[in-house]
Amino acid sequence: MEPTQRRKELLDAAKQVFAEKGYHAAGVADIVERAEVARGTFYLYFKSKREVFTALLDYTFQTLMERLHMVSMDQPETIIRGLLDNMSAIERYFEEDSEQANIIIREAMLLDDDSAKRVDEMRQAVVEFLEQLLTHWQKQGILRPLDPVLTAHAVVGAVRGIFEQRMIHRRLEAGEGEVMEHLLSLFVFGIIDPEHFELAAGHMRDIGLED
Amino acid sequence: MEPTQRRKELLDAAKQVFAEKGYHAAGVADIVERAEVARGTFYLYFKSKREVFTALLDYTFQTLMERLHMVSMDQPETIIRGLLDNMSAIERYFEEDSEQANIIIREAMLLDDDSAKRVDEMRQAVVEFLEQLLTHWQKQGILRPLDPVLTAHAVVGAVRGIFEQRMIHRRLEAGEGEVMEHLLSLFVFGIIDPEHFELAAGHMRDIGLED
DNA sequence: GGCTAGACTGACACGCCTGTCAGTGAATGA
DNA sequence: TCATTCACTGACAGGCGTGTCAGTCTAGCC
Repeated sequence: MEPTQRRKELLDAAKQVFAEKGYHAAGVADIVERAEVARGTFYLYFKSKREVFTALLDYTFQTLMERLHMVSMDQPETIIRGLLDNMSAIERYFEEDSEQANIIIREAMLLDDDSAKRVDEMRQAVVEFLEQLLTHWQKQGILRPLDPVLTAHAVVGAVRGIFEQRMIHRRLEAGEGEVMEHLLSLFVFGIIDPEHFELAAGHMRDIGLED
Repeated sequence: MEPTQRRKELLDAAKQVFAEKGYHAAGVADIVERAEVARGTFYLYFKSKREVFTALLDYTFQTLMERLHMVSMDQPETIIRGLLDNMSAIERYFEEDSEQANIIIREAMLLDDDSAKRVDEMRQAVVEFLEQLLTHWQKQGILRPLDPVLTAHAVVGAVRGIFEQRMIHRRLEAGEGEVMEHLLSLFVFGIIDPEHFELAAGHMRDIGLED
């Protein structure tokens, strides 16, 4: 078989095995068994089990980034549209790849400092983008007073949490896109009915919060 | 040395070692070295490396639960106070224990189905409590129309994300309690200044969201 | 002083898993 | 038909970490 194809087969096999058993429980034996090649063949294409995992992580991030498109910050209407599009793109990506990509990212966070750092960089990139967006809106005076960094982290945490529930536990299985739209309006408008803002604000003041 | 004390010492050593190196990289050799006992002593107190980890997970959850107190749902004023108190309690717990408890929970999520299930149960308990709270408020008509389950997951995800950033990356180091208060008002009121609600709602409508 | 119980020790056996390498087989070309 | 190349094979060595167990040490009691 031609090398490129074999390498791809090994990567595919490794992705499935890592997703099923986790990095540590998975052995090269499992990967070659799934790919239906001999042990030695694996080492023709990858230096080590660790290397095939790194290659997988690279590939996951690369594919994920390709799905995202930049959002222009100039017109508010297009920003919201753009955010939703991106969230849906991520959602579709994870959906297609079953929970595999998700599990590989989770494994990477604990594997070693190097992998953890790469996952964190990815998260940071998203956080920083949101942060810029919030700061931009803040300058235009359309936001309540809030800390852009903290808020950005909160949004990313919420989105990630919901992805995890959907991918791993098969919970929150609402219709396509619906979940992300709901989440977006949750952050934009909060949970309180505007009619009762004064009441809620009163309760908050009672316990020493000015909002 | 008396057995109870020795067991505690081994647990302490194990917690530190697991937190530093992760479950897989840590060996019984590391634990006994830190506890300054011989290899055999470890096996007098624990059947296996796995067992000491489980004991640690038990202990972490137990201590965490002890810190939480039930929040009465009857008076809105006390609910918000109660939520904040609980968030601060969790925060203080993680702060005291450095990032150790956090890392042990993260490891457990990937170790095997059993441990993962226990971590998930813990999370679910919190989600369900929030869900009840939101449903309760919804019946009183003080909430915008929203899905209590999804919202509960979003809140838990955001809180967890922010804890992670603080514990592991030492980011978001605001003053004691401030962070959680900020987060609470983020969910309660959203990010938009009420004056601009109509404008934002218009943008949302433009892309097909009724809110 | 002799004896016992119980905590503790650490060398060692065992299994598992990784990475290697000498060798096979099948194309391709001379 | 022979030679060469190249993907592939799988038995094997070496390492590493776990769990064991025969033996040591010490405190306390008769």
